[in-house]
Amino acid sequence: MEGIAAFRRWGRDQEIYRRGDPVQCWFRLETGVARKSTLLGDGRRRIVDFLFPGDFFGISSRRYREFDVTAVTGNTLVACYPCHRLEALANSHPEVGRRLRELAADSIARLQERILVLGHVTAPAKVSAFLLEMAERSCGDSAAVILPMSRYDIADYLAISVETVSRALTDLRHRKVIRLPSKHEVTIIDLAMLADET
Amino acid sequence: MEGIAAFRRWGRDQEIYRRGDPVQCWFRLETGVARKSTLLGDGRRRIVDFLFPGDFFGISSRRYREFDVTAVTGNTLVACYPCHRLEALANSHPEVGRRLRELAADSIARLQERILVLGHVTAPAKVSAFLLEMAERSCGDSAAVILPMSRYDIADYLAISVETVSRALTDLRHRKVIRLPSKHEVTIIDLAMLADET
DNA sequence: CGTAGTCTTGAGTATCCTCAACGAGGGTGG
DNA sequence: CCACCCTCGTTGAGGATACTCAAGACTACG
Repeated sequence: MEGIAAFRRWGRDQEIYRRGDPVQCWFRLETGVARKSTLLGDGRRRIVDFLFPGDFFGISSRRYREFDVTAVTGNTLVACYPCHRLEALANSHPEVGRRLRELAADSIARLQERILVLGHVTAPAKVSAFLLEMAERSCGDSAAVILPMSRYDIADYLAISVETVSRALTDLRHRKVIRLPSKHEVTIIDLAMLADET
Repeated sequence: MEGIAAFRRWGRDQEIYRRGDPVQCWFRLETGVARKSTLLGDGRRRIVDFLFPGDFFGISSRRYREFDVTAVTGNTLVACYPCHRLEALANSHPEVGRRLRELAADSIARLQERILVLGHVTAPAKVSAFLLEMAERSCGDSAAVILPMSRYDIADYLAISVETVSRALTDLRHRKVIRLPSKHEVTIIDLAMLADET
C-alpha cells in the first residue's frame, strides 16, 4: 500500500480538501494535526473530527466531499492513496482489502466515541472528556498534553462557546485538576478527578 | 453474500447483542427498527444510532462489542453474517470486499451526519433535525413520518430531556409546522419551516 | 377494567450563551 | 528595533434556555 502513496505537505490553515471536491484519494495523516469541519447555515462552524498522525481520513463511497479538511499545525504531512489504485490493489491482494476495512472500522469507532462525548450534558463534562481524549490520542506522555488547536476549534468541536471552554479550563486549574503551563499545554494532575467530571 | 446469512427475529426491547459480547457477526436490519446504545457512568443512557431496514451494523475490528443493540419494535428481523465467512468470501470475491467497504463508508457518513445534529445548539433545532432525519430514513411517504421509538429514546438520542422533546414537538404543532395524529405519527405540514429551525 | 408506563404541562432554578471589555502574544511594516 | 495592529484568550454581567422536580392525563397492555 505504501508504494502507491503520494506525500504532500500543508501549512497552517491550508485546505487539504474542501466540500464539493471530487473524491479521488484516501488519506493518512503522517505528521501534524488536521481538522475535519463544515460550515452550517447560520455561519457557525462545526468540527466533526480532529486528525492525528496515523489516522486515515477521506474514506467515502460518495463522489464528492461532504466536509472540509484543514491543517491545524504547520508542516502537516499527508499520504495520499488514489482510490482507483487502492481498489486495484485490494482486488489483487485480499489482505489490503481487509486492512482497508479495518481502517474504516477504526474510523467508525472513533466517531461513535465522539458522539458519546458530544452527548454529555454539562460543559465541564465535555471539556474534561475532550482533555482525556487528547491525552489518549496525542501520543506521548499522557500527563503532559499538547493542544495544537485554538480555543475556538475546541468550542466548535464540543458545540459550546469559546468563553465556556475557557471558563471550564480555568475552573479545572483552580481546583488543581490540571495545570496550564502555556495556552497550548495541559498537564493532568489528577486523572481520576478529571475522569469523574465526565 | 446473501447465501451465508442466518436470519433471526427479535421482539420488542430484546437485545440483539450487548456490550462485552464477542464480535462474531456483522448484521443487516431487514424489518423493524433497532437502537444502538450504551449506559453511561451516571446511569444515563446514550443512543448512538437508530437502525432502519437496510442499515448494516456491528461493523467492528475489535474483539468485543462496545455498545448494546436492542430491538425497538416487535418483529425485528436481522440478517447475521458470520465474520469469518465474510472474510473468506471477500478473499475469493473482491467485489464482496468492495461492497463491505462501501457499507462501512455509509456507516461513517451516517455517524458524521449524526454529529452535526448533536452539534446543534438549541433543543428545537435538534428536534427539527431529528424529524427531518426520520422523514428521510424511515422510507415511505416523507410527509407522514412514523416514530416507532418513545420520547425517552428520542431524548437519549438528542442528549436532551424528555420534557424538552415534548415541549419542542408541542411548539411545532402549535405553530402548524407539523401535526401529531398520534403519539407515534408526525405529519410534516411545512417542510421549509422545519428545515429553517435547524 | 385496572395498572404501569408514557406523555404532556407547569414552576423554579441552574447552566450556558451573548455581549462587552481587557490583556497578552505574534506578526508586520515603518 | 520598535510601534502598531490583529487575533486569541480570559473574565464579568445579564438574560435566555433547558434541566429538575412535580403533578396530572392518556395509552397500551395484561
